[in-house]
Amino acid sequence: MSFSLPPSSQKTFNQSLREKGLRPTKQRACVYGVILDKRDHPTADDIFDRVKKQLPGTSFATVYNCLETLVGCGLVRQVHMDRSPTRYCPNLSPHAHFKCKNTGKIYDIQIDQATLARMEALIPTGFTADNLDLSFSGTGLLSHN
Amino acid sequence: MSFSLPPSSQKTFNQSLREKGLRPTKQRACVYGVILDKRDHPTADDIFDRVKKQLPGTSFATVYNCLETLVGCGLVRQVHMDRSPTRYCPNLSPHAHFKCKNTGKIYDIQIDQATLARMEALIPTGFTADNLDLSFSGTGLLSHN
DNA sequence: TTTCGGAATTAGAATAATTCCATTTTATCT
DNA sequence: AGATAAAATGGAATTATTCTAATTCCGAAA
Repeated sequence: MSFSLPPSSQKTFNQSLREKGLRPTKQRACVYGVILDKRDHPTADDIFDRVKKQLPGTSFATVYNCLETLVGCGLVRQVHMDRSPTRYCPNLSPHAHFKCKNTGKIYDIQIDQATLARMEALIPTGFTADNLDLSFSGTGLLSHN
Repeated sequence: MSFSLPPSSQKTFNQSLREKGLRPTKQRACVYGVILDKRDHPTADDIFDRVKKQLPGTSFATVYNCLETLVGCGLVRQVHMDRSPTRYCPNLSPHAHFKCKNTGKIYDIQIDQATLARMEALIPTGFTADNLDLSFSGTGLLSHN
């Protein structure tokens, strides 16, 4: 196998999977690796292309399986912008997404604790949210394109 | 034609379309009508079913065309929850959506001005957002199901 | 009115992302 | 090593949505 995860990620990766009784396979590591490597919110398609370079013979179904697994473990988050293909990002601090209509690029926007708290406070009593998604669409500066 | 829009909506409807140089056709009125009538965030499929009752012979393509037109006029908003079919709601005040994982039901949650302002303030300078989407998923109270 | 031209509608085919399925491969546990 | 369960594979199936080409409708000009 011609790829490897950085040691620190390797550890989180192994742990998160093992906690759920799942196996840290090379395909899963590779999929996780390419998502960590280039944080450009790739689609399943993009990920498939990148994975194939390191692990030729990997099937599309496997990429989808791995992504589902990684999402289930909380290692990776799905990003949904309107109806366009699902994108993936390594799960960091709470952040929103901004999609530039001109370039299609997606930017991460950090959410500060106070704003996050206010948003969560919108949820009526009796409802329990285990997920929050905030996204913007519009145009970035030319310099950002 | 066996349907009609309430007079006040009729007016907004005609105006919004005319402003964009579009025609207030009976199919468009009907699609808008069913969305106004039952504010349960219907899918294109649901809307198609309801429209057919009033205007049999309406095609699926027309429903999609009308929806696109209505969205373009700002009369109706699309709601995207993960990858499930697009849902539609008549465009009111700024609000978030909460999707109950058990029932699949979608609830509107009002967003107060202060929180809205904070969210908008997250957008970095140089970026212009013309759209904001906030959505939660989780579980509602049993009494809400 | 009648006619003309663009807009809207229609039915069905096409597309594209994702999921499913049956089979094979792989890893783990005795 | 052999048994057993999990994961990966390739291809078919599904599904929401978009496209296309043909027809119909409507409103303005003659």
